Amino acid sequence: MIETFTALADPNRFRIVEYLLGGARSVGAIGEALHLNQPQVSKHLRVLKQARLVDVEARAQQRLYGLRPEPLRELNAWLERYRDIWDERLGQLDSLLEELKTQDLETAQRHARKKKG
Amino acid sequence: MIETFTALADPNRFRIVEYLLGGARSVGAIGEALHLNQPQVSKHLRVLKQARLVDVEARAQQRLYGLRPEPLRELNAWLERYRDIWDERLGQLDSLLEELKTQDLETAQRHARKKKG
DNA sequence: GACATATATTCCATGCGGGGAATATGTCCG
DNA sequence: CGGACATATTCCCCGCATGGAATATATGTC
Repeated sequence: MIETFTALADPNRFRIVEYLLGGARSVGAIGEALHLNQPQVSKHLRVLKQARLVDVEARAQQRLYGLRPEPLRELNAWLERYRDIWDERLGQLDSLLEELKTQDLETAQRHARKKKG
Repeated sequence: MIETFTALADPNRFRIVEYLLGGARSVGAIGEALHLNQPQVSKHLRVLKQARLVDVEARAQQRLYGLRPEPLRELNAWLERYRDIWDERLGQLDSLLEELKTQDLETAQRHARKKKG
């Protein structure tokens, strides 16, 4: 989790991740799109790779870097533990009814359980 | 977003945030619980406050620091844009078929609805 | 095998962030 | 008002991460 936050805390790495949201790209393409020198791109990608945020696929002499799901899933799971704090719908009967109306059973049940516990 | 990641990237600040999940606490309580010197606690709290992750409430001569929802909401919103990447349920026909095989109808139906939306 | 292209690594310099110690500010109580 | 308690700030030091420049490695082409 710390490693994920550290990797995303650098502005240029954050930009790279955002850029890769459009799909896997080569090192050169990243550097050109974000106006970064090639060595820095490689170095940032190494950090992102160690944080498992990206993986590489060799395509001839170039390497395609693409986003990986695991750290994002972990981030989501971590955030979930703070849902009581950030979810504005908490304690709102409206939302519970809305969830039931829209047949979002899993969320509704989870919230219902929380209200009980 | 960058400021949020930066604030959470430091191990001790991360520990403070985790600790505050149990409710608002005084500076002294935080330092005692996490074995941190008082000045460092204050300094970390300042960073967290600038990142809007905490706020202060004066209680006599002590200050109670508690978590704030905004940055967590923003984090959730940011993560949402990456859902295609991290949500394991997306595009997995296998799991849908598996759910049907094991007669987990409710889950299967919920997933089927999500794939539609 | 020589060469071009694409990427990775190293070396170096610099700046910023975090910890420790001391001190300042602020608040309550007698 | 003086003293105790709680917190904030400052100063100093140091390590580490980042960027730039140069160089190394790898792969494809002729």
